[in-house]
Amino acid sequence: MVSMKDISMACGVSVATVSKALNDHKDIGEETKKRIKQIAKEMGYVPNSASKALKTRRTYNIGVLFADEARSGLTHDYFSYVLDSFKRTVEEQGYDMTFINCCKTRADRMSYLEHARYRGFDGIVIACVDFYDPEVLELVRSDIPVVTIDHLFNNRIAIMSNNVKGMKDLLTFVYNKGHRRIAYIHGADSAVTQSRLSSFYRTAQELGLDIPDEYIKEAAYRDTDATFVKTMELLDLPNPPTCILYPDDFASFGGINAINDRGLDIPQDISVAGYDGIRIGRHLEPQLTTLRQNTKQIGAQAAQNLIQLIENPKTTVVQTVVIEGEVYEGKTVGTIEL
Amino acid sequence: MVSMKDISMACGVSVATVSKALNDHKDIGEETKKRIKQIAKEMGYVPNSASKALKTRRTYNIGVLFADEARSGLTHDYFSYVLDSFKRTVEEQGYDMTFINCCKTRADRMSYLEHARYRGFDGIVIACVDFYDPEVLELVRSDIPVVTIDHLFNNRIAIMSNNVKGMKDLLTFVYNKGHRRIAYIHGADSAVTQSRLSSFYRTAQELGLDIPDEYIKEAAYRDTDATFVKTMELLDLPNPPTCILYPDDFASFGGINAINDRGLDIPQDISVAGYDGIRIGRHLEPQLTTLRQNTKQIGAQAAQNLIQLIENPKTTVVQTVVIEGEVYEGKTVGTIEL
DNA sequence: TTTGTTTACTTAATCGTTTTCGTACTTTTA
DNA sequence: TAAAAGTACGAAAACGATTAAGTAAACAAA
Repeated sequence: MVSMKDISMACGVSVATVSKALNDHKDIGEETKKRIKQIAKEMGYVPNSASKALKTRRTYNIGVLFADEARSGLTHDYFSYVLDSFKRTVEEQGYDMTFINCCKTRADRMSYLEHARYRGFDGIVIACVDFYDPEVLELVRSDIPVVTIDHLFNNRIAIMSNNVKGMKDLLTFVYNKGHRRIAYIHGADSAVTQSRLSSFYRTAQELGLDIPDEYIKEAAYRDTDATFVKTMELLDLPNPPTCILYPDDFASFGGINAINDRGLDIPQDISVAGYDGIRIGRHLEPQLTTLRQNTKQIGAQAAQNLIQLIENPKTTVVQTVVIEGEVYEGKTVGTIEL
Repeated sequence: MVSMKDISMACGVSVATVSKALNDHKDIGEETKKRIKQIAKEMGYVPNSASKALKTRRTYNIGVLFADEARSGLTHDYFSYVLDSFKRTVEEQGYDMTFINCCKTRADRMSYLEHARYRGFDGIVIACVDFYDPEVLELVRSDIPVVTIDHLFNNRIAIMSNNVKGMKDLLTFVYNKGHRRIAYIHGADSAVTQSRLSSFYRTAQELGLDIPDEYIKEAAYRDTDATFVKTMELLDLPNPPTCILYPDDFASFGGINAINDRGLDIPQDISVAGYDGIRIGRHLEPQLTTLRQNTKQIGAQAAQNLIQLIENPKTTVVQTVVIEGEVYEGKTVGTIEL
């Protein structure tokens, strides 16, 4: 590999001059700069990030921690969109993205924080993980700039989708379609679930809805088997709901299957709505009614805020950025004449 | 950050001794080693990858080039599974994964190869890209260890799913169900498409099937609108097919919608099959019949072969590894009484 | 006893950059 | 015309590790 030393020899100047010329320092003559850049290009010079990082303590590399309990990681149909958007944004700003090794089986493995220090990440984004993992906590409490997605830590920047407003909008939408007997199969216990569930109850109250306890069920996120079972239970109720809300789009398909198995028609006989707005939902029939998350903005915002924090640690205000989703009307929620 | 120098001072030995002790060289006394490791741990020492890379010319970092024309990148429902499996495997072996910046809009951007040199990747995996991009070619032809997925370059390791056998198995499966009028909407022109298409024709011939030209259509991968239109055309034929094969699972849903819109029932009136075996296909009703790719093995194999090549460049044999998929029977291909 | 062999370290160079400080020369200012 | 300022570059140290070569002490062999 051609290094600055090679260029310096070819140009008959010192290495220091080459470095300064390539970095456009003002104390190098215009002529010299031009010549050095020219020769560097001709020789196919590429800087060495390791060496640069060693001196400057900046890697222009961002660590990504992305691995939920279910180990879905990259295949998660909601978070993969967020990550994709994050990637585009950091790359536009000249940063790279490296995954924090989350393989926990190696004997000589490093903790998340150790790994981050080892690689010298300028900043870290955390999403889709077990936020109660001690290693995650250690990472968040370190002095490395961190942004979390969909989880709020004390005194750290977080990008959150607005689950309160999302659920409110979704429930209100369903209500406005004339539904009054509305069931909600919520996800497993988590901050996200709690936001949505309490928003569900509050909105129901505001709308004057009566939600019997048997209308509220739990099923793990993305678990179609669980939603299938719970949906059956709801359908078996003496006074079944006219609409069922699901933890997420993917899980809703389990419920839809249960409904179809009973010979019921969506949305004629019963309505359903998901949450997230994953791509496939718009390409099936009937199109899934859902609360569509703005994954593009969530990812981009996380990237922007993280880079801001990295580059201006003093002046960046630690805040929670809330991203609004919107109801995607679809065709799975029908109108009920009152 | 605590460095080897700090440890050497705390232990009263030289930096060299610390380095050798931590790396378990044989010329350091057992007692000393133990003491140094102990102190290093107590002081919270973490090695510095940049410095290490500078000396050893090994980064233990693998570059990932992953960005197709459609810019689906991480959200691709087939490749994201492959990538996930790749990630697990390299992480188990102590390697990290960094994306090669594929943002082409920055003025001062590097080419893929320059970026790879800049970061000093030990090896590179390429998938899901435009393989005719000159920058991709430049990268493949460089001296950096490379493994490609689903594309074969001259004298480079490739992991390929067996499209010939896959299509043969799928078509044979459909044939054995009694179908004789089988249409195939294939993907846009690519090596993958050509393998499948020629395998389709050859298998049809072997089975003694007559495939009229109007049964063969083209639609871009993952394009549900295109498959919707092409399916309508097929249904409008005077002698329509009894079964339609699609470019991929995702695209097949466009066709399924067209069929449903015509009031036809799957698989009573007409059968369909996809390709890939994406997760959602197994969670919808009727379950999609498809050729299920072994994404886990493709990713793992790519990782294994790449690491093999990195660590034993001389003795590693350059080969094409072919991974078999299997027919997932599903419920969208019905039986036809002959 | 002398020589040779181990053992257990240390010295010092090096990887490719950046950056502070210095220096020689030129230009401006009083 | 002498001092001050500015310009363009170089020398050298440093970042945090690795490693070849050297050395001193302990031990074994002749």
